[in-house]
Amino acid sequence: MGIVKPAYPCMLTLAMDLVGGKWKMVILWQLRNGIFRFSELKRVLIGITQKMLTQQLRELEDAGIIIRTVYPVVPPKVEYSLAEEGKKLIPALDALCQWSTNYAASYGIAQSTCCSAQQEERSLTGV
Amino acid sequence: MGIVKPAYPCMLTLAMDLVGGKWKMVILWQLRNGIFRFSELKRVLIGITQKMLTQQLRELEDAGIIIRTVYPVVPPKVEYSLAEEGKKLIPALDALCQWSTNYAASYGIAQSTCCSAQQEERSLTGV
DNA sequence: CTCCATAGTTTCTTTTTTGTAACTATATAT
DNA sequence: ATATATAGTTACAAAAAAGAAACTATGGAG
Repeated sequence: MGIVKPAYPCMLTLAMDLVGGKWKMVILWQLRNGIFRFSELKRVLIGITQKMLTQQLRELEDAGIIIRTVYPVVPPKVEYSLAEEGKKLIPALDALCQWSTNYAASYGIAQSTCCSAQQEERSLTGV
Repeated sequence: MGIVKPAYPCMLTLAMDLVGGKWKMVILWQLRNGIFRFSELKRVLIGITQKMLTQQLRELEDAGIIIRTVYPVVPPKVEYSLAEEGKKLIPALDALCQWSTNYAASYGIAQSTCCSAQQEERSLTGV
């Protein structure tokens, strides 16, 4: 993943190359709530390692799906947000999320919170 | 993949467990066109190996996403089609597909055919 | 009696992805 | 002089996914 090939037989395979894997969609799903710093993402994406987070963020940035803004301060401050391509993807992720939520309900699979369209706001309201 | 866990922090990770990986979505995308035999799927999913195809089909069946119908004849005849959960997923895949098609257009990535909602029909029209 | 077609298995290998842990840089505060 | 916070890197190891190739079963055709 992260490496976009020159051609695809099915556009779904391109989608998987761009946002497949264990973390990318979850990152984007979080970013739909607004702007987040690296450390905030790390805190909220439970279980992700520093290496994975940087790696996935970098690939998403390279693909033009998210925007990375570096502030030249010390200690470092870097903010992440959805680029246009990323925003356009949210409805698809939403559909996927609703499908699996419904699936989980049918099959008695537990979920904790998240996914239900709003998290704890912030960033949106500008805290 | 293929192994559904008892709980998920984000439903998108459940979706990835259910239909992530290199082939599952592509298989489902094909099956949206109707009923296919094993050998037909193998022919149309260019590059997939026999092992991969059976494995992915079996996992999708176990998840209740597709239906596998075995005809007790020789040589064997097995047909695959979307189960209800699979049909419900198609709109999400469609959204994903449109997103990546649009993305590919913006970034000059080539596609061959597929994805554009109809393939060559058949099975639907009942050939 | 041998071959064919279909839908698989099985074993082994390679590749990809993910994870762990330690290390870096630097302005500011103490 | 030393510790602190943030956003990383790097080298290595483990695990998971994918692929290759050969093998299986069986009724009917020739």
